[in-house]
Amino acid sequence: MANLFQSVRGFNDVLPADSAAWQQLYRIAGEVFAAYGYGEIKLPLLEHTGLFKRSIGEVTDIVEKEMFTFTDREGDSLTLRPEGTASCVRAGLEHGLLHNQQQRLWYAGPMFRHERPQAGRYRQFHQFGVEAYGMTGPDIDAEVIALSARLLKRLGLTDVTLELNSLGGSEVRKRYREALLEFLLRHESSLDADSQRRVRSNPLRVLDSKSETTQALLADAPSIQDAFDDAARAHFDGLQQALSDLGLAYRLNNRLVRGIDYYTSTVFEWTTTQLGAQGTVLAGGRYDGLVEQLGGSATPAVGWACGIERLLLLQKALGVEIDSSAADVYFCWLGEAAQREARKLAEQLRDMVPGLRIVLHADGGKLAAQLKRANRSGAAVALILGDTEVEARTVQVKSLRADAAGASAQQILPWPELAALLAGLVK
RNA sequence: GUGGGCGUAGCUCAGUUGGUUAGAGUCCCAGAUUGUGAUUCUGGUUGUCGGGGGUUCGAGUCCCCUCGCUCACCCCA
Repeated sequence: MANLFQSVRGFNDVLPADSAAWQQLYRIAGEVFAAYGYGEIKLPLLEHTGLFKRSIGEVTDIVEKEMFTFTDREGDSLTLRPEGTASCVRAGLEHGLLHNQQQRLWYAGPMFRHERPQAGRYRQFHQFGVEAYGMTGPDIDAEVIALSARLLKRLGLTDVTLELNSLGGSEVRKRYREALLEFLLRHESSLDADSQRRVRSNPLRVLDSKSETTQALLADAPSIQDAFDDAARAHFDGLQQALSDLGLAYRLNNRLVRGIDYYTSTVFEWTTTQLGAQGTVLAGGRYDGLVEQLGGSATPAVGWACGIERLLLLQKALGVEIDSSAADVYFCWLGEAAQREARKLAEQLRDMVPGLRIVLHADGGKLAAQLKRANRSGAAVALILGDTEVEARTVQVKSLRADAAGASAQQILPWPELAALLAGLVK
């Protein structure tokens, strides 16, 4: 109990029992990204603090109170990345990937936010993200959303809803913000305490307040659609048309705003009710101003990120089957001579049958104890090699699963025939 | 950062108005079976009762402080 050391709060270990689910998730995600022609970009975990302040927004909660920031030995302020988009844009600019070009990129890895941990929220958590640059039309918005839908579907995640909104573009957003602010200031005293605090710092955030009285008040608030110009309307209509063409159901939610400043037009979220308070599983939108804001030429961009732990939690809640990572074969041996042969045979089998998973028993012990371990290992088959078998150059092949009705539970096989038989166990 | 719940064996938990050496199940180990698992039977190991202090003849139990976990708020993936 009273261990000398514990992991840092909110920083979790993933144990072997869970890592199979992680590996399967990464494999499937990689396949889906490849299916749309997206290339992986590997980004550092640490960036200059200013990058995040400038991109996410000085007055957002992420920047104000959630970043892991420290001063290094040279006096520079560095921050463990709280999200991936800022790094992606920085890298794209640094390596000339964005100027007058189109890019389809994805990334994966840990992100860090100094929040109080709770279900589905950790201080080190992991995200997949997708970013597309240099394309202005709603077709690319539809593409990244279709990609996300395919990913969720491939992962067996059914109980999710796509919510959609548009902030209309940076001009529209700015104009709407002023109209909304004016409305909110008129009713400031009727707002809940959290919303009152947000009115001046980030008025759009008041829209998705959880307070019922605030929501009731907002019924009379100006609607963002009313602030749309022709271009904004055409873009949003085009996106909805594309989603309908693909048969992707969505729910319009004009209260949907994202907490990060750089979103300008399309915003969307996949949500679930299965995960307690953390209902957002994947979210993103269009951020046409960010590249320029970080020093590049004006470049349209759209992307999303998903929380890997939340996907895994949802898989678990929905009872999604995970591939077994158990061994196929457990190799038992009795005596020193047999151990030496078993060691060589196991290596030969690994050469001859790629993908075969063999556990070679270690540390001796009686056969009953070895078979007990074999059974617990999850292996389908136990191999048994003793002096008798070494002499005859054979091995006992014992089935550990009763499901194959009629199949002989145990047989004796000459060494040369072993590989062919065990090849049948590889999935 | 704010609030609620919870910390007893590797795991899941019981532990009476404070009372002697802190328990069960499971897991693990050994034997029954000196070369056959998963079933059965027998035996065995496992504890700074989260940590520190206090009250008391006596504290797992009461009080104070503290740490951790967890859920929710805030916020977000």
